[in-house]
Amino acid sequence: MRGAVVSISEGRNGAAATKARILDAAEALFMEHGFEATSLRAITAAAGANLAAVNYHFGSKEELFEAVLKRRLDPMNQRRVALLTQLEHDAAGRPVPADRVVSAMIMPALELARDPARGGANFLRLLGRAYADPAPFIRRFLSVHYAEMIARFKEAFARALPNLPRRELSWRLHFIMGALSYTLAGTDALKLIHEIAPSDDGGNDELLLRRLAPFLLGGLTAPLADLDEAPGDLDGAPGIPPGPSR
Amino acid sequence: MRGAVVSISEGRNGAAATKARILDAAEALFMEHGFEATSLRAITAAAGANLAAVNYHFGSKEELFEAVLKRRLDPMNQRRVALLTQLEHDAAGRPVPADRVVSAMIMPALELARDPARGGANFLRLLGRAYADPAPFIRRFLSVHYAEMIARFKEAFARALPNLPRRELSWRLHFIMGALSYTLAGTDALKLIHEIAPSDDGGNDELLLRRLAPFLLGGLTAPLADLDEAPGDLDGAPGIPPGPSR
DNA sequence: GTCTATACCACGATAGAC
DNA sequence: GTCTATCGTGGTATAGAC
Repeated sequence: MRGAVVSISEGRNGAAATKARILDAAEALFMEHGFEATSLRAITAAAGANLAAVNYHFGSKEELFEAVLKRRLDPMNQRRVALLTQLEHDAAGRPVPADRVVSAMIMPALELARDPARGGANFLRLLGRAYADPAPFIRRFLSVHYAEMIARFKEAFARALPNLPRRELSWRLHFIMGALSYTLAGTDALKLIHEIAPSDDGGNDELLLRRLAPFLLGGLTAPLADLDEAPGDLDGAPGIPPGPSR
Repeated sequence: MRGAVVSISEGRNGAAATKARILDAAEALFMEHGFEATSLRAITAAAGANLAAVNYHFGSKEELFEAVLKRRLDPMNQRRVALLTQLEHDAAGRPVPADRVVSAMIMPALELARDPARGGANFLRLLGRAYADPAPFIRRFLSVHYAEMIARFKEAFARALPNLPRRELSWRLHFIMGALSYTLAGTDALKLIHEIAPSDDGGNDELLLRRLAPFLLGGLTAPLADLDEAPGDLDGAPGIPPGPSR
């Protein structure tokens, strides 16, 4: 955050330094314990700042959390959109294949996961958890900061998959973001359910995202469900018959 | 809990009634606000009980939360396993098709979503959120209460998809549970990102799960990723090829 | 402008009276 | 089995020092 030249608005001691230290300490502690379980007293102690400094610089614990998310999330989503724009430019007016679009969504997350200086995989876990958090302020924040990226990718997918009804596409994008978020948020304890040993690929987020890409693509391009089938008769009816509807 | 006959251990006033009222009130409030954001004072006030009653009957707020989850989750997972057992019996030794296995996972959730008396869709949302919660006690609880069901379904999927390497299957089951949990946990605010109007299918959890089924099946049966090593070598391959990660 | 000390109320938990 | 009182900790607000 601080370059070689100290901002004019900063005091002799580097006023913004306190704000930056709080941000870094908050990020580390939020990643480790989550939002609710992290106290402002722990954050300010780790940052070597006074308790009231959080309220002065950020306004509240909630706004501090938003600042922590915003610092990494906005650049990542901008990178996603930039990658997609590049793909569309290379395609010269023709639709970008769906697998390339999926890659453009995943790659920036992959890059972030590999960069410890920007929080690395731990930040993605924090982000994934936030995506399922019921707190209204978090939901509002994510709506705003994801909306543009999602809208952009929905257009790209719509062109790549012209036979997929628009509403179905909306749902499947919803499922994709869910699988992506939960995978990133996944904890070792949950992986234990699936008997994935940490000594295997558990700690390798790159392999994780590489495995996730074909899964998401397969789901996105799956045959449509027959929504007119009567539910509940599992014993007699075919489970999920393929074939187009609507 | 209470049948026509009052338990001997209950007092004249129905001692267990207080416990049951707390459980119901806690479920409703946890569903609405989540675990951390719900106070014991709010729960006991809604249940017409004293604050200390929670600690007496359940031991702690955490154990109360586990009791709320356990009451609905265990029967649902038992129903899943029972459905799968029935399918395997009908198949008479032959592998159950993957789409049927997916149905057996989803149907009990569907039934629960349609039953307001058991919490309905709101309980599934609570469950979905818990699946991504970083709190250690929640992770431990879910590991225990999901393990048997997951192991059982992993076996079924392994037989239905013999060409899918075991480790890949583990990962894809992980993705499936993520997409399922997140979808169930999805809030109206997050759906707004995807421009899914409540007047459409937003409020219809049945249609939601029926749309989810083909998505999960498509992901599960998707072609393998190119991980720069032969898929057959994945079992016991020592090296982790690309990227600096951990 | 930046930072500190301090007070305030709500929270989860628990000991002890009834 | 239930209740009151109380403890330590949480987020927040503010007056005032530098």
